[in-house]
Amino acid sequence: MTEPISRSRPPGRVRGTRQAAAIEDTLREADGFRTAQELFDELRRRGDSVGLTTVYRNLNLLVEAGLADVVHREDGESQFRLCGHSAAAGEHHHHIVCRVCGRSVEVAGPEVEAWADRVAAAAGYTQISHTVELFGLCPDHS
Amino acid sequence: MTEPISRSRPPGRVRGTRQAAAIEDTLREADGFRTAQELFDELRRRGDSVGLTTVYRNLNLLVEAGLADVVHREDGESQFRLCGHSAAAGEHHHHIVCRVCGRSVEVAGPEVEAWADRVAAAAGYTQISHTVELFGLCPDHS
DNA sequence: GTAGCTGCAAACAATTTGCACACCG
DNA sequence: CGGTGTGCAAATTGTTTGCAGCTAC
Repeated sequence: MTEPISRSRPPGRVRGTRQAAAIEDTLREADGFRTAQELFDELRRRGDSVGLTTVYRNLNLLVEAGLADVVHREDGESQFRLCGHSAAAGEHHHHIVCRVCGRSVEVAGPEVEAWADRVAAAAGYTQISHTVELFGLCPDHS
Repeated sequence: MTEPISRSRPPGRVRGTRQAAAIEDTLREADGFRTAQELFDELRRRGDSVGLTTVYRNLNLLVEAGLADVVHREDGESQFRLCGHSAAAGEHHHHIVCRVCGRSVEVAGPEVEAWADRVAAAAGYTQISHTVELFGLCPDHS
């Protein structure tokens, strides 16, 4: 499982199509969270036109494979970003996402995890999952 | 075009219509988070039939008035609950929501707020808002 | 050659809005 | 009465699915 996402694809899983590569590349270069629509537009602008359906499908594949993260904006729209930059893929972490440009920083919050477990236990709840998302303005947009 | 907020409405009681009262009552008796659809169904079951549109409109009014809380489920659907039971209305707090029955506990998390501010500041982000939602199984459904 | 992608259009689900009518105050 | 809330249907929006054709392997 220790495989960089650079170019190598697990040979049995995803097929190396032009579209999948374009989506992954664009998402990587974006270096921030993007919605499917935004990605679709950026791809078209780049000349690597890809169907919106394909964008959604590949994004979901990336998420399932643990290669991308999703955060749900306050308006409910989903934003995607390749993960594993600073944290090990699969590791639990959260994000601070810029409301303007989508640029984000991965943050690990052991205290938050501990807090979540503690209050949940105190309330008698089990099998806790939690959603922690921070939105703000990055240094360039403050 | 849309200015729903700034309306000279007495903030403690919305207009006394049968529907608004039914919605508020049902939501209160539910004692947990409910989606608009669920509320709509429960109202119909109760015999206090109310249009789905009206359910949505009143829920949004309650939220704007600070009388109700919303949490967004992982699948994106919105769930509503009257707040102010154990915490002062308007006070910042979070919820542990039962994935099965919607029953929830309000929790204040000063540590989380502090953590959020700290990591945000460390990353150079400003005007931080955060979403913290805990989902689990309540004692009755563990 | 063939299973797996792609992509368009149509389906979908949650939520909002237009507009005529009902009803509170 | 007069304006506001209601409710049905239709419009919106984000996302998924059906299905024919293309493509990588």
